Amino acid sequence: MSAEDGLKKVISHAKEYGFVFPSSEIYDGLSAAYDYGQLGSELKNNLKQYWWTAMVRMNDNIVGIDAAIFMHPTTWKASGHVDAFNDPLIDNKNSKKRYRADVLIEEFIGKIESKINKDVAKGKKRFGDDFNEEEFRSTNPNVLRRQQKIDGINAKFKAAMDADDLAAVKALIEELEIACPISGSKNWTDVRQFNLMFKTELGAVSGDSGVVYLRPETAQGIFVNYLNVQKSGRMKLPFGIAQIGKAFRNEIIARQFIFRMREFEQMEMQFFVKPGTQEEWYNHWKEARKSWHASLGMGDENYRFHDHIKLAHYADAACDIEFNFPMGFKELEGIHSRTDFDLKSHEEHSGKKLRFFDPESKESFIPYVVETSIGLDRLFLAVLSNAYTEETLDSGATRTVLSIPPAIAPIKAAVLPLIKKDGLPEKAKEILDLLRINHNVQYDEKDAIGRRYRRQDAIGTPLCITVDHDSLNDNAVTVRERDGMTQERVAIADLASYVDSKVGMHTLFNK
RNA sequence: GCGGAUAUGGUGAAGUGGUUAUCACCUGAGGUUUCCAACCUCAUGUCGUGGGUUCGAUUCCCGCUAUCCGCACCA
Repeated sequence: MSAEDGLKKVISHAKEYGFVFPSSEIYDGLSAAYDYGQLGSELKNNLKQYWWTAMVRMNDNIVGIDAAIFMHPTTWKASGHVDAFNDPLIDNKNSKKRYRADVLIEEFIGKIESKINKDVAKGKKRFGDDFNEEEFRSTNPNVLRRQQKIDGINAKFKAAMDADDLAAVKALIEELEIACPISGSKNWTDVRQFNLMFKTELGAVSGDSGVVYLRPETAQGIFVNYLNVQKSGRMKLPFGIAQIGKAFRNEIIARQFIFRMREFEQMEMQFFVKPGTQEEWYNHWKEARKSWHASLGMGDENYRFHDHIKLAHYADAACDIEFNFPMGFKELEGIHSRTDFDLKSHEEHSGKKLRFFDPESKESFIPYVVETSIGLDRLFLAVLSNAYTEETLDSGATRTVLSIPPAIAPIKAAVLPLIKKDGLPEKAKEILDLLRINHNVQYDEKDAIGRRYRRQDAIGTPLCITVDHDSLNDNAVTVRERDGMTQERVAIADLASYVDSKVGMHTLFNK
């Protein structure tokens, strides 16, 4: 199966069986937005539960929170998001290069300024010690003409930016005949404002004072609650705060199914440590996260670990865990040593002390942070695309099966009466009630048994429990396993614990 | 965002400037049934959207929307 076909098939399959639908499809969809269907939401919930269990429940010193998506606007000044992503951008159609419009204009001004400086240098050379630079600048006609031009450009640019008039910015670039340094052409696209963050308004009445952003990362919800959690939970360093939640980024281009969406869900954990120990903890979490992924059994060869050479402004070490998606190896999870950048910045902006007092050394300091951040939607896509298999059986027949790790499969078991009479459906429904307390199970009596097996294969159900005529006498059923299609006779009395031993979440922790 | 391509039932495909648009799988109802997509009967459901050309457009042209591929973007 080629890579392209692979993703296409996964997308079709996901839609056909109720995992993922294009968002608001009856209105032609919305670009790069997708909805999780009846099976998709089950799978997604299971992934969340496995992550939360592994991070929060299995670690004494990690607790979870659920912070609001709306946050005080100053949060994003402190995090650097406001300044870093608020630029007017323009593309050159020939070279395909993207520039900041303000930078292009500034560079143009810079060229004029360098001409002025050349004139000044010439004057200096000519007049020697008698040269009065100030006088020269205020009287030389060439310099004055150039300075006037600069002032004119600046005034126009400022007026355009203040009025949010991006068309005027483009007009200015065209008027100045600014050319692309690479292609040399003046063939520009329109100027567009690039805002990473979605803006919305708090309060029913619109106005500047009520502008808030949809969070572009969940991490800041953790940082602003650092002190609350530390105090109320009596937490001692090192400790972690975990969170699962939606985040929003106005990506210029979002693509590749659910891999890059403008609305997505993150599972993040920020681990607060004593300064100087961050490297040790960074390595600890790198290993811990690797083995978490390995426990899902999706094949070690499908993972790659990529250390960042070039680091973001806040980090002193970073690595990606990449997965072999149908479109190639792509980032699935990031582990970053974020230093004290975030807490320090919040301390400055809020004026609140965000420190930890160490009773042993009797000193107080801003903790360092090691972050683990995984994209839930990407994890979902990893599981789904890895699970999708088309196989040809010995009989020559084909089947499509989702080999989802059993513990996170949307439906854990199907209960099937071999035929829908002779009291078999009644017996099957008794078994269904027995199992449904602990697991998501499904009943199906329509069509031949083989067809029902295939139907369950297609949605990744690990176990099929078949009730036959013997079951009425011997109180046992046939359990058929998804991947190997092997069968086993199990007493109904043992069934609940049997099923749990095969598909319970705990099975992932024994690996 | 640029360039290229595509858009026909739930899925995958065929087809046409002119009567009621075709097929497979899926789905639903009934029958049959004795462990891997069996069979029979019946049924539901499709030309993305808005314009234009035309006597007539699902088909040709343009815009929009969405998707795919490449490039670019992704602290």
